[in-house]
Amino acid sequence: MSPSKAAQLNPKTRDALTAAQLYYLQDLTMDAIAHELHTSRSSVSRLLGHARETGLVEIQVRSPLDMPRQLEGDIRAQFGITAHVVPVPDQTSDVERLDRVALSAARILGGFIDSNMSLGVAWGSTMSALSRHLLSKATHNSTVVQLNGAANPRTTGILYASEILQRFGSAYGATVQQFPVPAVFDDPATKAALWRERSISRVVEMQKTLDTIVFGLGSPFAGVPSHVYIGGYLDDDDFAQLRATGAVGDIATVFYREDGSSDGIPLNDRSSGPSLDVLRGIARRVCVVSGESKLQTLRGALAARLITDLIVDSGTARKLLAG
Amino acid sequence: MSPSKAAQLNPKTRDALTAAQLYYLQDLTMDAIAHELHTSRSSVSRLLGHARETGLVEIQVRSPLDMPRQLEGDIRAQFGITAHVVPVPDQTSDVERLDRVALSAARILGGFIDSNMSLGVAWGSTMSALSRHLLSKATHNSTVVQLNGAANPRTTGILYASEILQRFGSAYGATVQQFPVPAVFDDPATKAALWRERSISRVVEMQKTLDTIVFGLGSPFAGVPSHVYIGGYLDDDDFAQLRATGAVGDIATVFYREDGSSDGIPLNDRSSGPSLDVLRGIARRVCVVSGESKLQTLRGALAARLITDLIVDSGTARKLLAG
DNA sequence: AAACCCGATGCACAAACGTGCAAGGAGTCC
DNA sequence: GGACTCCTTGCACGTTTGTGCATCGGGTTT
Repeated sequence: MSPSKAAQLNPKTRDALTAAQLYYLQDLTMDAIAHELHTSRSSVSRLLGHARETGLVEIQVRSPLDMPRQLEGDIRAQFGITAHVVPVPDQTSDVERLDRVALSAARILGGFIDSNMSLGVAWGSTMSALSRHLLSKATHNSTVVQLNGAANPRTTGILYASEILQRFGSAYGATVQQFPVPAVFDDPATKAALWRERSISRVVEMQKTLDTIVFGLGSPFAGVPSHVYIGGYLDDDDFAQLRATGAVGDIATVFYREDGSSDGIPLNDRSSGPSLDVLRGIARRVCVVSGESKLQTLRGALAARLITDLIVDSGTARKLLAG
Repeated sequence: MSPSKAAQLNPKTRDALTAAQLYYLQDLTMDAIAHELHTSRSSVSRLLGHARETGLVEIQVRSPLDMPRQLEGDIRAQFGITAHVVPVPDQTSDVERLDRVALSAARILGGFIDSNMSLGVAWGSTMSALSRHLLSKATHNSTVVQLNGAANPRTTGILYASEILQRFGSAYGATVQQFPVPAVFDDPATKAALWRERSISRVVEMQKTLDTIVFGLGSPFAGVPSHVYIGGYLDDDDFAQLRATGAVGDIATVFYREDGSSDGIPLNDRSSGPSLDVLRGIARRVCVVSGESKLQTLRGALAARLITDLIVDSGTARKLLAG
């Protein structure tokens, strides 16, 4: 009877789609939808949750064209980048602030991802939080690539970093490219040798042709130390050296100063992350920052032109502009 | 202190925007938002309603790319047009069905509208329902043009038609172009004379260069008669004549047969609506149909290639394909 | 076949939400 | 100044929604 083959799709997805139509586009109550779908209201509630999580429903909040958002416009004017300011009340705890920024970042990131795309991701507490909030979005032929190694003298770090990577991969239906090397090498010669290994150099080459990267900022000397600095990745000598050379932060374990320079920071020769020049060659560089302790670090990254899209909480955004 | 002039925007809109961000993007409860905005929860509820109505929040339901919606794909395959099928259970009353289709149509239409655009709108029960559900969307320099007159021997029809027009105008911030003429002239010569008046010919010319039009279908002989046919627009002779010439429906009081032809239907010479050739010259022609009583009428409009985008309830869509 | 696991379901309850209503301004007219 | 309208606010109530829990059924392991 039907002009084409019967629906061959997952019935759960089909129901979720119908429910979403009825709920979001026709304003029916879940009760009414339950009746139409011959199920219970609670199932409809779960169905809708499923629809939201899997990206069947997309909710956008857009400021009217005639009133660009204040802080975001100011940041564009001053730094020449696109900003997404996440409103968070000032007295919020650091933990909650990070979580709320990460939640928004995850949504925004979904808009940047598409088929045939390669995405580089760093790791750290910001990326970990972000990865937990990703909304799935079906893509074809896309790849998620780890930016820097996660092994340190204590652990291989593979579990931690790969958990983040995997979440990205499954959210976007992308293949995942791990990078099983130490975060920071003891001996730069070892790094050079390893970089000649085909299995490793393949990933290094992929990193150079990424379409988009996402990262948080590491701030070694800020009040709240980043994951990198309490995980045993660096020893006391390393810290002393960083301080002596004036480093204020890192992206994927590659360090820079507040003025944006990074020459003559010896640690970078031992780092597994892509050089800042490589990063600057990537078209879209999404930076997620939460909390004023990262302010100095953020200034450095901006001075180094390492960021094209910034996602930041409102308090930090204000301080950034005020300073 | 602030790097740019303080926010000069409507505080209500600003709050609505913030609330929408917090609610839809950060999943806070209204209570929490009320606390952050220093207002009551009920105000936040209203604020969010305002945000949805004014298009600050946009909710899309998109089927995953790998499973295009069944009926819509079938309709495209068979008729070469874009369809939006609105799921409605079969036993729904005609009134509710119309309302639900109109609600969805209003949302979909919002996606078609943009600045610098001219939109032609018909009138009738479908358009009336549609107009009541429009979501506002700010545009510049756009115009809404009435497609056909609404006066009849009993009333000037201005109130009825202009109410619809006004709703479109205020939803999109567009200027409204009325068309104060009878729906159907008694004497074609009067129409010809009036068409030479500059005030009228201006509108007639505008109709020829529209970017988009929206209309329902009139079905004179269907079980449920359309607004046009019970409002005193046509007399018994007119009906007899329509039946004799094989007309099955009209768009903006211009009639056509089931095979799509419209030559030799005398009533069309007296009608105030744009000729079907004019309609076919318009890039996007959005048709809203609800209920199986319009099936035959819909077939005619499709045969006449009068539709580029069809918004239709699921039952009618199925019947359309089955027939 | 029994034991087990896992996801889906509906129930019941608490939490979250929409809205009629009356009260409280702000502005306007007399 | 008083009386009026019009808009906004918070409250209170009934409705709608999220979710822990117990249950159930299909599939897999032992």
